[in-house]
Amino acid sequence: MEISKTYDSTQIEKKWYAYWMEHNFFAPAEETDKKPFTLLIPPPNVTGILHMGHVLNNTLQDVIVRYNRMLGKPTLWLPGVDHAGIATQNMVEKQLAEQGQDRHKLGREKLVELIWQWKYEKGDRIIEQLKQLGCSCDWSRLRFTMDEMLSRAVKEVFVSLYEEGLIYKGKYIINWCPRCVTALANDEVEHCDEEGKLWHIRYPAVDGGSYVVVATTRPETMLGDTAVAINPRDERYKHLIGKELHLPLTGRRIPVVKDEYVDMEFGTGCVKVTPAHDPNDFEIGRRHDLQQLLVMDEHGIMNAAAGLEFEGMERYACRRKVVEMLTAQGLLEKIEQHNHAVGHCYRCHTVIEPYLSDQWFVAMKPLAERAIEVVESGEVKFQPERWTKVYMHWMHNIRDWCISRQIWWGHRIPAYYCLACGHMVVAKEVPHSCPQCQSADFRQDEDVLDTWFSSWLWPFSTMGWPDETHDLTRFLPTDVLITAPEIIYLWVARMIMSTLKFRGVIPFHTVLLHGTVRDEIGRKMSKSLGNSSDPIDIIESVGADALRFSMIFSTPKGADVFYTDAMLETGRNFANKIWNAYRFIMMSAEQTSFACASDELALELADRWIYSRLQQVIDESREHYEALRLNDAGQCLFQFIWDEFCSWYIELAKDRLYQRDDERKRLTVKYILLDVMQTAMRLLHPIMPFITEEVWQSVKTLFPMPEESLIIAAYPVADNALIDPAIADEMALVQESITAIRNLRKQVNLPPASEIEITIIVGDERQEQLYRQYHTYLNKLARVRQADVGTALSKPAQSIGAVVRNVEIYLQLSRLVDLEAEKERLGKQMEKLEKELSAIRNKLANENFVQHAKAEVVEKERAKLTEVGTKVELLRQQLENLG
RNA sequence: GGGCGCUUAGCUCAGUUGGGAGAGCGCUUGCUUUACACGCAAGUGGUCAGGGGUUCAAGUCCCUUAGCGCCCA
Repeated sequence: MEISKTYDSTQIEKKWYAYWMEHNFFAPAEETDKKPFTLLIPPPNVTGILHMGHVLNNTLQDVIVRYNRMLGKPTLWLPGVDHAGIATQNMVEKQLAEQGQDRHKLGREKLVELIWQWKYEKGDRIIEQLKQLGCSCDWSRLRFTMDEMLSRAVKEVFVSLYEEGLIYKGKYIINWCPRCVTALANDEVEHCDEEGKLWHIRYPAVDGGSYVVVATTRPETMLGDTAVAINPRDERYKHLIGKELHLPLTGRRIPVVKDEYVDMEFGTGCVKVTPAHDPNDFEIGRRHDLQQLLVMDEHGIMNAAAGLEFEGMERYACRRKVVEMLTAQGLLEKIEQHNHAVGHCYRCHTVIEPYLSDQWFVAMKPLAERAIEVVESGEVKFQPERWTKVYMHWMHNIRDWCISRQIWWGHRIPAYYCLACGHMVVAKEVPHSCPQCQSADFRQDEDVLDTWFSSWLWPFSTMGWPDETHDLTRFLPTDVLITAPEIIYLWVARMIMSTLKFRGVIPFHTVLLHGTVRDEIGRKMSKSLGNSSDPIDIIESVGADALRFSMIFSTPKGADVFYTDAMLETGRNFANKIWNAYRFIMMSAEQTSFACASDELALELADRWIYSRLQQVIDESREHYEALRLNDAGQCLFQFIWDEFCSWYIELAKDRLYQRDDERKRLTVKYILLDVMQTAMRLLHPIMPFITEEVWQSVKTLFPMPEESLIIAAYPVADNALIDPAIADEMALVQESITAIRNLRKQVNLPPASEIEITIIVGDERQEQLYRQYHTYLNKLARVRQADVGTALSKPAQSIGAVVRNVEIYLQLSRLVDLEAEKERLGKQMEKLEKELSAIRNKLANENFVQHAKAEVVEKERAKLTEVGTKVELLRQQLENLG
């Protein structure tokens, strides 16, 4: 068999993905009555292309899914894509603009048609990319939020909440993006601190002479002021109550009102009130029955109400002109530097405008109650736990959700207005006739629903609700949701609310929140910054396995990842290491047919040791996967495969492999190499699915196994009978001895190939026997030609020494020892050990320690005292012998 | 203004009920040893941000100071 010297992922990954698909391994097993394991994908945007955040998110999911599949559970990872209303429409509109078109010329129907066309042609690109990453979703269940199935659920929910009074329509201040020309929910606004100014403006009193000063960060909004408010407890302004002021630049008169809301400390303590352009002012306006004067249109252009001089001006141009005119009139008292948070559209980053308009809302408080309970009771758990607080804080301060969007791509609001009498009907279908005037002519509400209004139904809309489907009863509640903390409010919390409301169950029992992928200097990876590597390029160069392993390996549970291309080397090198271990094993194992049964093996120290370690690693990896500590799982498997299996076991296996005399020994070691390899591939499969399947399938040709494919093979169960502490201890002594001998060789710069003679002075006969029996180990790994072993030997002349536990090891030299160098080396070791020893002595001399500490801890300290004490004593003798 | 989090080796970070300071990368030294130079072997390297407290015992628990980051208003 020809196996290439370096691992080449490209063909192998394509081959096995196709194989898994062909055999339908991603779909949950149907026939069984076992409890299924279900995961819902956080649906990526239909416009999305794979970025590092997706890589992290989906790798974590796939690892969990594959692990659970190997436990034998019917496993469903339900995939899907969301229609991303604003983003998708923006993108298609941009294309239109390039052709000199715009959506208004085109019309609603044509635009929506165009978007669907785009969706079919280019929309599912990210799905293909997820496949390249190795994601084992059940693609036969791929959902889209605009599918008929999901749209039905959206309408059902809307109508039912409306009928219950939990959805209502009204004029309110909402966040408005003048570029997207739509409302945004609070959560869709990103706040960034910006350096702004605070303009102090004089409003003269109508009765002459005096004036008040108001401070504002948005002077252009003064054109829409309909009052000035002061705090009723503010002694400074008591005299103003009930008076009227001239609103500069407008010729209007506005009243002074008192309101508790006003912060006496901020600015001048007088607040201009613009009910149509500020949420707080809106509230003040309602309390005092003030006029709501809209001075801007939906594009952020000043309208007629702003006054002739300003009509048609863009909002910032207007701001400059207002400031200019106020200065000219001597009404601008001062300008202060003022840093404050400014809201931006999360899609296009335009500064949002608080704006009065007709919108639809969901009353959230009634839905929040049970959603709070299930988290309090632990039915739904957040990991890491600290996110529970974030969730609770939002839930306790929940505000109504603005769900209408003034765009065309999305679920159109199922509200119909009678053309004859204006009566509104909310219904799943167009009404036949108006209940008030019997007219049959209706127009549907122009607005569409927030994309999240379909995403929040994801746990059951994807399973066919409102029909009582087989999937719903079988897979809901699902198990784990894996997502980013940024969308706890936008998505996670809302899914909990909707699923409780409409299904009466929780959507999932565990929410794993993972970190953000950042670049080397801590910036979030984003397309606009251009600091994100393209995962597809990475997959094409080092393979999905390497990318997945690197991500998992360097992402502690719930923490941010600082991504650099350099970290890919860990995964790439690991894949190559596995590949070469496999290559070696296959080269030495081929031509062997495995009739050899496990009870016919001639096991020796290294064999028992690697099996003992393997069992422990099985247990550990299980614990880590169960606890969703995937980086620990990766770490523990990496360490076992590389440092123990490759560096020690394979090296120790070579001797028996190459010798010709003992067939049984040779078969034993071949058997174990194959067995440990195939088991290790099972353990690692969830993280590196492709290379493990390739190696496992190949091992299977020599080492029969019942399963058809590794993806559905059983995750190993540890055999505790094989865990042997005595073996581990003996092996550790041998390993420590080999390391010590290698160290001695290094001290005198012996060439690697030169063979040496050593003297080992042991503490007891058991040790003596161990060194004699496994002399080949020392020979193979430290080039020891001959070792004199005994309890009563004396230090050879012309030698340098080392101490391992209570064992002295001397390397004989053919030339004179450099006494000074030797003294320095041993002196350094002594210094370290004596420090350790005195620390132990102090501890044990402390009565409080001996009394209070757990018995086992004290016992451990005592054992350490003996061990370190012996070592110090032996080293001291060695030093004295040097003179 | 309110809340959450971070500060451990040169770099990036682990460290789960308090009891041996760890990994990857880097660095030094030596190696074409018939699986692997995407490698092997031997090493160097830390006042666990500063201060105080609880405890027999603190990187780990509490308080505090400083710096950084995120979320919400």
